[in-house]
Amino acid sequence: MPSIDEQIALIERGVVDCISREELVKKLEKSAQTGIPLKIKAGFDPTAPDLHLGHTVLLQKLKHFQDLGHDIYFLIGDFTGMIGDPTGKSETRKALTVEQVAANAESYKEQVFKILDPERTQVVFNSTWLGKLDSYDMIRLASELTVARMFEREDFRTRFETGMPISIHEFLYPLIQGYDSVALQADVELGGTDQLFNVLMGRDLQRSRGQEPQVVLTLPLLEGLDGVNKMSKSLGNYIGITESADSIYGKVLSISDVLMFRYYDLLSDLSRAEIVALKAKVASGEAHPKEIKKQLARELTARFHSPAAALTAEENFEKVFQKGGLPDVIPEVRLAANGDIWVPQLLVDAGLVTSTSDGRRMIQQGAVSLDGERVGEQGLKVQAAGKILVKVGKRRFCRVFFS
RNA sequence: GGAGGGGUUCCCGAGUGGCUAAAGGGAACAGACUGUAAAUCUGUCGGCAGCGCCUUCGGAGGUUCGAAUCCUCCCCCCUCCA
Repeated sequence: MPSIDEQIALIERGVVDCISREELVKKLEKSAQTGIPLKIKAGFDPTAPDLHLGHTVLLQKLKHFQDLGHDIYFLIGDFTGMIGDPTGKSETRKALTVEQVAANAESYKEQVFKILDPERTQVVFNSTWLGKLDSYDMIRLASELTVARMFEREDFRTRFETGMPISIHEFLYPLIQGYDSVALQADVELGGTDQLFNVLMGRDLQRSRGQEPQVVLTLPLLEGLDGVNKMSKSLGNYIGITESADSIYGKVLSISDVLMFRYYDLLSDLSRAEIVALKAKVASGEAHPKEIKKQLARELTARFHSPAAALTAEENFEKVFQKGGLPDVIPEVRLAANGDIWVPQLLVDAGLVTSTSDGRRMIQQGAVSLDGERVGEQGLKVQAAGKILVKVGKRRFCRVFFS
C-alpha cells in the first residue's frame, strides 16, 4: 500500500477542486488503519449510456481510487433522470421506462468495465432509496435549501434573467443528488466542475443528518472536438469509447493543435513531466505537431481497443487522408439492379446523402466520385450493374453492389 | 384572477399582405490551401427525375387574386400586478 502522501498525489492529479484536503487525508488514514475501504460515489445520467472521452476523465479518477483499494459506487441516476440535470441546460427530459433504464444500465456496465474493475464496482440506482421517500420527506428535504441559494448558481440565475423557464422540480435536483450521498454514506464524491454545487449539497445534507460529510473532488470538463463546448453526445462533438479504432484514431488526429495538449493533460497516462517535454519539443520546432498528435491518437485508440488495432488504424488513416486512398474496410450496400440509375438517387440509396437535392449539391461541388472518377454533371446516370465504389467528400465511402 | 410581451427553417435571430424557401450570425457540409488540423478564402445549406412544381414560419379554421405577416378559437412560454 502506497503512503498517504503518494495516495494523495495520485488522487489530486488533474483535479480542480478538492474539498477538503484535510478531510481527505483523515479519511485515507482512517481507512488504512481500519482496513475499511472508502466509498467513492459518482453519478451518471441514465439517458445517455454512450460513454465518451469526456466521461473517461472521471472514470480514470475512479480507477485511481480503485487501484488504491477503495470501493466505487457507480450510481445511475434513474430517479434524478426524471428531472434532468438543470446544469447549463434548459430542457426537461422525458421519464424513462423501467425497461429502458435496465437496458441502459447493462450498456453502461459493458462500457465502464473497459476501465473499471467489475469486482470492486457497485452499480446502484438511486430510485432504490429515492422512490421510497414520501411527500413529507420530500418537503422536508426541500426546506433545506433556499431560493436565494439556488440563485447563487449562475445557470439558474441567467435562465431566470433571460426569461427562460425554470420548473420548480428542477430545484429539487441538487437536493436529491445530495440525498444520494446520505443514502450511500459516501466518503468521496466525484463530479465535473459543473457539478460543484450539486456535490457540495451532499455535504450539507450529510452534516445535517449527523454523517461525516463527504469529500468533494471536481474534475475538469473535457472540451469536445470543436475545442469550445463541453464534449457531449447531443452536440455531436464527442469520441465514444465504443467507436471503432479507425474512428477514434481519426477523430483524435483531426483535433486542433491547441486542443491536442488539453487532451494530453486530461486523458493521457503520460506523466506531467513527459507532457511538458512534448510541449517544449513542439514549441521549439524539434517535433512536428502531427507526430505528437499521432502519438496521442495511438495511446487513446489502444486504450479502448489494442495497440495492434491502433497501428492498423494509423495505417488506414494515412492511406485514406494522406494519400487519398481507401480504407481497408468500406461499408457495402446491395441494391437491386434496375437499368440505369440517376447518380443523386444512387447516393441516397447508398446512404451517403440525405436527399437527392443534397446529392445534386454534392455533385455540383465536385465532391462525388464513382470508381475514382469525379462526377461532373448532375444529370448523369450510370448503369446499375456490377459494383461501383462511391465516394462523397473525403470520408464518405460506400461500395455498391447491384444484384 | 388582471394587464402586457412572445412562439420563424438544426440553433440564435430579422421579417407586419405580394419582390420571401424567408435577411444576418452560428453550426454543419463541400471545394481550395495544409501537417490530418487550426486559420483563411469560395460555395452549399426544405423536398422533388431537375430552375418549374410541392411542403414549411406553435396548432386548427377563416378573410384575400395572394398570408410567416390580417381575423377567430386553441396550445405553450415570459414579465408585471393580485
